[in-house]
Amino acid sequence: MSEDRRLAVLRAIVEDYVATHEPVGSRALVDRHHLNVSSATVRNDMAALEDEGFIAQPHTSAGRIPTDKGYRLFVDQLTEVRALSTPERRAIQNFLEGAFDLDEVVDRSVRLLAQLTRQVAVVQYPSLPRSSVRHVELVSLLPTRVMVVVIASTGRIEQRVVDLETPMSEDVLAKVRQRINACVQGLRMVDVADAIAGLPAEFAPVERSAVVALVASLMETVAGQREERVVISGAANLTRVPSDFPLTVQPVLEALEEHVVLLKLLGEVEASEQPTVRIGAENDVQQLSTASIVTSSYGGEGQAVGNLAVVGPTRMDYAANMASVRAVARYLGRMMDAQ
Amino acid sequence: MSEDRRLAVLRAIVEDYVATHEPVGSRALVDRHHLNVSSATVRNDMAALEDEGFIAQPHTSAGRIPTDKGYRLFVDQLTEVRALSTPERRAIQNFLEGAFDLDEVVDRSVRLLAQLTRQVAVVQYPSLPRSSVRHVELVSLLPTRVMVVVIASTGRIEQRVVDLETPMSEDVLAKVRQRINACVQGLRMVDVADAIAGLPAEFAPVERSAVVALVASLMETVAGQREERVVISGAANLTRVPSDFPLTVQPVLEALEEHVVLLKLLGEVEASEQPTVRIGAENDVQQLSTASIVTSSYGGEGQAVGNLAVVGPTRMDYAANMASVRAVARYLGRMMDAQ
DNA sequence: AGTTGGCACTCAGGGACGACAAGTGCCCGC
DNA sequence: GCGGGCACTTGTCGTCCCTGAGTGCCAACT
Repeated sequence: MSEDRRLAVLRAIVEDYVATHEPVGSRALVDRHHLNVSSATVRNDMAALEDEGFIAQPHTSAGRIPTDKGYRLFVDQLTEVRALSTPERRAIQNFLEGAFDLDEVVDRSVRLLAQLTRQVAVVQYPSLPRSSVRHVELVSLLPTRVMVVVIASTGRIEQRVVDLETPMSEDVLAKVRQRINACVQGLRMVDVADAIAGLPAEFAPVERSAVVALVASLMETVAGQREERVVISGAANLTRVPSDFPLTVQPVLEALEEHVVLLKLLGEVEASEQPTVRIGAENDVQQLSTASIVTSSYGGEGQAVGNLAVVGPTRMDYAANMASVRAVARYLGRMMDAQ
Repeated sequence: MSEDRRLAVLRAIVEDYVATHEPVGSRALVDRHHLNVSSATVRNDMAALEDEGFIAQPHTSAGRIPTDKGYRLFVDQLTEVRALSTPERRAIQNFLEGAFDLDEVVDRSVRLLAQLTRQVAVVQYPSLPRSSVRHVELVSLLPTRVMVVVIASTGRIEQRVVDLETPMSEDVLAKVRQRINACVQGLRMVDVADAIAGLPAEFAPVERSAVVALVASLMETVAGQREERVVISGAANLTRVPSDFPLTVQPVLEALEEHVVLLKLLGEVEASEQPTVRIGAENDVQQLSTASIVTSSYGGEGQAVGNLAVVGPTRMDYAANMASVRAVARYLGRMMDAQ
């Protein structure tokens, strides 16, 4: 009994099941794939694969479907990610290039990914702590109220309103603005706090408390604990899956609406060129135990600034989805550089 | 045959059907509501209501369900929108008050609305053309590339990158910035274009083309044709509806993902204190012909700056949803003022 | 040893059928 | 105009049976 053929059988089962969404039997297998053996032989292989836990039968006398473990083996066998066709690549490029600002880039990316994969797509905004400062602006709203605006190198903008104990004149504000920018422009966000810690000391005591408030607010902003943002698209694709999955669509949708959960999912990926796949229960988010997730990070110049993902039923087309995820991640990284 | 009682019967049918999601029969009606008549009498009323098109039977010998026309009459009878309970109001206030910036206010509002109504909620960002300018910032990225940032009175921030034909020094940029702000601060967005049209003339001919580009970009930004943004929440609620609705959930989800469609829906409301209801086919978006929409506008000081809505099956609790929509719209308007 | 044809067995899915119950429409007396 | 009564309609539910796909296993073949 050849080990190679067993793997071929598993692969065939996964492919057929993904295509038809129906349990696949030994007969159908030999018909559709030209394994040069009889159905009886395939049945023996299948029995072995079932013993090892790679496939299962929904009921006796039905065909086999892959288990999570089976998908895992299948995915691990996919050594190289298939490249997208040139028309596909061109479509991606055209689609993303018309974008004006970051919001639009992210929005288009997530829609594109959902469309390419016909699954639910998730894209995280460039993480603030992982990017650098382009400009800091202080806008006076009232004498005692200032809006702190941070523009990141990725094009992302964060704002925050600070109430001051003592009013601050436009002149002083301009000076603070000038000093802050001199200190932090081009710095990575994580280094900002150190760079501006000494600033208040430069100012006269009467102004100091206000400057401290501004500096503190800026530090909070760049720390950006709660500033991670994600967008999702393609939820409608969840409803297109046939038959039984509808029952499981609700927990998935619920999980997707919890941005905390999403960020956790995305955050678990270590930065990597290659897309990562998590299958069914491999996900430690319980609500997603019937779903698989293909994630990748993106970023300019090898530096990851964010992650993106595709979420779908475990019976998804892993090869195609991995290719799409990788392609969109690359283009998105390129856009970050370009900005 | 009393007209009043017929209306009472219709109301009872709507209420029961919304509560149970099952066709309601004459017997059940007299049991659950104390109409002081017999089931036979109710049957006569029902026959009349059916003749007039307010209710229908899914099949002979089943109970009645309201038609779109029936819901319409029912909603029109709801003279006053029920007020929310004080604990509910307090919950809303607490929930919205912790928000730091506009993104967070909008995000929390839409989640809150979805949670209150257990439907899909949609909130439009404050419309740019309908708000006024707080501050314009010009950030030099390269000598020939400037980022134009507009901060609106609602807290909304729009940005846009402009490439200049001729490089511009920091000094000139500062002067342009100063002049622009002097002209437009506090102005309504729609009036901005006129106010800055004459600006380039103030500058030396060598600088003029660059100033023109900046001014043009600013005009485009405030015109904000494509800058309307919406967020949605509670898509998972669509999957919770029982039985047959799942079949119609896909088109609804798809429509909701098309922000163009959503904006059209939201845009059709004329600004009004009272929530507006559109039922089933009253919607001219075909995909939403099985859905009802409760919309309202919001804004500070009586000036509408945006809209929000709840989308759900026609068999929704109109009274409760109208109350929630109105409440959230009010709080949101208040937040706009406060910012 | 590995492969193959053959065969008995299992079981989900799909009609057919009948009992049931909810609900209606209608007539007639009040 | 209201209400009791009754015949009629029809969807739902459970039962039964049949069919077909698919399996596991065994004996024979290479």
